[in-house]
Amino acid sequence: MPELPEVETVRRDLAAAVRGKKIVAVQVNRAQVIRQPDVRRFVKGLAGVTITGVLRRGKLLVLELSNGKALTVHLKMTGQLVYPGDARTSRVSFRFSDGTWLDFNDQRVFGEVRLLDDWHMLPLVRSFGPEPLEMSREQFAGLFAGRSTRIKPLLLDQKVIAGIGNLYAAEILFRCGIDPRRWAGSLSTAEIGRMYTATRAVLAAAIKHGGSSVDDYVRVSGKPGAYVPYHKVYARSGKPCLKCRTTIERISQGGRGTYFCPACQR
DNA sequence: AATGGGACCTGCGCGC
DNA sequence: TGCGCGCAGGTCCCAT
Repeated sequence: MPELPEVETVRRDLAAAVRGKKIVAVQVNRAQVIRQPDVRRFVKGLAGVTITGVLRRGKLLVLELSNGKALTVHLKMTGQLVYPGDARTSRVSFRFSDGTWLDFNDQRVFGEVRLLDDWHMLPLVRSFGPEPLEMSREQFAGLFAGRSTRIKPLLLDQKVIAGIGNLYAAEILFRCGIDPRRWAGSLSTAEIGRMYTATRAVLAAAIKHGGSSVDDYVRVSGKPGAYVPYHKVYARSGKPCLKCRTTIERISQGGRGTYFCPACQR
């Protein structure tokens, strides 16, 4: 499932693959992923524009265009951007002036693609909290002070901090030894400091390895990311903790699975 | 303010 | 073999 490290990997891959290319046609195989009322306007609006840059905000990809607009892509659960593609099994494909295709694939059709005049005005973007990798320790600590909710669901809340999903929330809390059931407001300054360090370390390491290929995530080349072997707790319930051999547990928080080591995480 | 549920989707693994 | 079921989860939306 694409979270910050996966989306950042795709951003970098995409910048290298398609920046400077001119879109000459769009093939819409499943109109549902175009999250705006007029699909024809989406298609016409992209003809003849060049991709000038690729940005990421939270889990959202932003392709900057030569006409000042932006093509935004949210991969949600099963979205992929693949280049070069073939437009055969994609949901939407973009054809460039050199004849190549960029495919947006999405098995579960949760993904969202938009053509926007100003991507900053997208409600999702307006609601985002700060970027975890562009934040001071003090700013990070301020996110949790006085919050009467458990720490793991809070890390997942994009309004609080943008980009962390279920997998990395689990890995971050294992790394800093904090129980996911802890009340956010009960964390000491030292614990928040450890969580800050762990957040940056886990996300940076995952980016370095091209993300985690669980479910459908692949890089733009179609190759998997290489971070799964580094997972310590995610999807490891019933298996021994890699640090202390205690059995990893799975509980449900906010309707989502939480994996943790009951001995290492306090 | 916080929480819980359903909706959106579809493939997979499970029990029978 | 085949069926129904629960599960996976990012985000939105509604109810409490």
